[in-house]
Amino acid sequence: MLQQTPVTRVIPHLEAWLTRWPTPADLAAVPPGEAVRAWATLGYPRRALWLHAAAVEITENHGGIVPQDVGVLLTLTGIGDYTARAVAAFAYGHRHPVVDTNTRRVIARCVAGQAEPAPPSRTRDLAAMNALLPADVRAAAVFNAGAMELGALVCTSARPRCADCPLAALCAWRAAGYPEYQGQKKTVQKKFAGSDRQVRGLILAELRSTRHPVTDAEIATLWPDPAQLGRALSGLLSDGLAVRVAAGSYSLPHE
DNA sequence: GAACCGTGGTG
DNA sequence: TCACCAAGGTT
Repeated sequence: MLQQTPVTRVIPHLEAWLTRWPTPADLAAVPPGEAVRAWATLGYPRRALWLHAAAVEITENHGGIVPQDVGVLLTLTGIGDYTARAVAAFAYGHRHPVVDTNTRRVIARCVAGQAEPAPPSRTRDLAAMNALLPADVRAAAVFNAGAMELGALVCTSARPRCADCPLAALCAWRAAGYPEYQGQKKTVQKKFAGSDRQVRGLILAELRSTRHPVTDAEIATLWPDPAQLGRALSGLLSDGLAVRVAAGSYSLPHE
């Protein structure tokens, strides 16, 4: 849920989710469409599908227990390098560098003296964090969490609160006089309004809103451009977020 | 490596 | 008003 999504927006959904499905087996026992429905408007609904798939994998292949090993976690659907390490470090207390967008920014500023991190690079980012990580297992877990928390609450992307920062005295960016970012530009995020993403979201919201099949005629009312509707619908079908239940009618995945 | 994938808060 | 961005992952 936290992938590319602010913590404050996740928390209520997480609590409701864990009340309904306390264990991987509980989630694995319901159709994937139920996960997509409960995901509501958290965004990136493929994550709901992937989380359900991971719950099935954990239930069938790992005795219903979330794996501890980073290499095993990486085999689960929707678990990438960040999430695998975060689970191993935060849930199980293992010593691994955990690097998210907040940590990257803290290292860029405090250590490298730059206003923004370079675009993410698994090798570089892990090496940089590894060089900072305490040797002690529990201290390493605290350090991972502390770096993320500092980036999320103090060393923020816009308007960092340097006056409140416990690392201000040793911050290389501050010492250098807050130079502007010189490095590679990050790829600009496309506009959402009018995009295929928005149309996908409209169709999926319609599918979530009812337990009856949604027809082509109903879908046609959601957006004026038929070509965009077609692209969005076929994308949802190929992603498994929607299934065709009869000619010209669709629902959330139910198997 | 780059495009793609949602939604909402913020300044 | 709108660009920016948020505990990334997959193809």
